[in-house]
Amino acid sequence: MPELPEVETVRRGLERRVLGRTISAVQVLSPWVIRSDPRSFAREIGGCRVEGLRRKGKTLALELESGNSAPCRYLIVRLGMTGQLTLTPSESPLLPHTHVRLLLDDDGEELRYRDPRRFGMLRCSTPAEAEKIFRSLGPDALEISQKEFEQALRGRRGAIKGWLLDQSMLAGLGNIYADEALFEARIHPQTPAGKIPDNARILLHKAIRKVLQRAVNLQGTSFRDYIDIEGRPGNFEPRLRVYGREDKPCPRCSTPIRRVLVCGRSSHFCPRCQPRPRRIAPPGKPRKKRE
DNA sequence: GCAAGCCTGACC
DNA sequence: GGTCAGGCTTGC
Repeated sequence: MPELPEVETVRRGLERRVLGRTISAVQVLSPWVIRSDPRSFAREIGGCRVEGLRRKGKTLALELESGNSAPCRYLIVRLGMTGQLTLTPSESPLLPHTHVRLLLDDDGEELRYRDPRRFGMLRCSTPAEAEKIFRSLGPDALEISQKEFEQALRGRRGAIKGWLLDQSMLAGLGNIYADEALFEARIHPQTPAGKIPDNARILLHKAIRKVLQRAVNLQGTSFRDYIDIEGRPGNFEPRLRVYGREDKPCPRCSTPIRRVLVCGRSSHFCPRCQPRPRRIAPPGKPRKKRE
């Protein structure tokens, strides 16, 4: 499932292979995927050159320049759960669930958007709309500072697992890397986010960076469908320590990994390395001394 | 029937 | 505002 490392891998692939090229023709096979009228979508991005590639969290934006006086546009890409953006020879047969084709230049190659589960989307937006989308996201999980992280967690009463998945708080983590980071930091997924002790919070901030950076270096995880723009799967899956390993031994202590639902999401953790937090008395109410 | 990410809406 | 449940979709 595309989370920050997978989206970053796609971004790098596009930067290497698509930056500077021109979208010469647009074919929308499934109008719902672009959330707008296919004809105006094709008109707006057709003929544009790819001038830049931005990413924040799991959201990708292709910066497009038309070359004439028209204002620049952004093609916003959210891969959702099973979205794939691939660079494909135009004569390759269309795989099922291919929704959009963007021909590049006239050298017989195209970008194809494919998405069996249809949770993803492509959207053409103005720079202002793109800014709004980026602003609605919390800080990127690879860029947030220790201090920002602490401030963002302060006072949050919900479970840390849900907080890590909330893209308006922190952008980039999905279920896989949230579970991996919590394991790395030895924090139980149900721990109230605002009640994580200072030392554990610092560990968690470090764990997020460490897990994501390693996954980026290995081109992400291909748990089910994820592939990069050249169709290659990621290499991080063998490094997963808890995700998808229910009942298998914990890599640290051999206790069987458990899976529970937290905030409606399956959460994998080691009951021994990540003990359930004790109930802590609510702070700020010291018992009055009786005279 | 379940899982995923994300949007919407209900509830306090 | 924060928090959480429900719904979307489809391959396993």
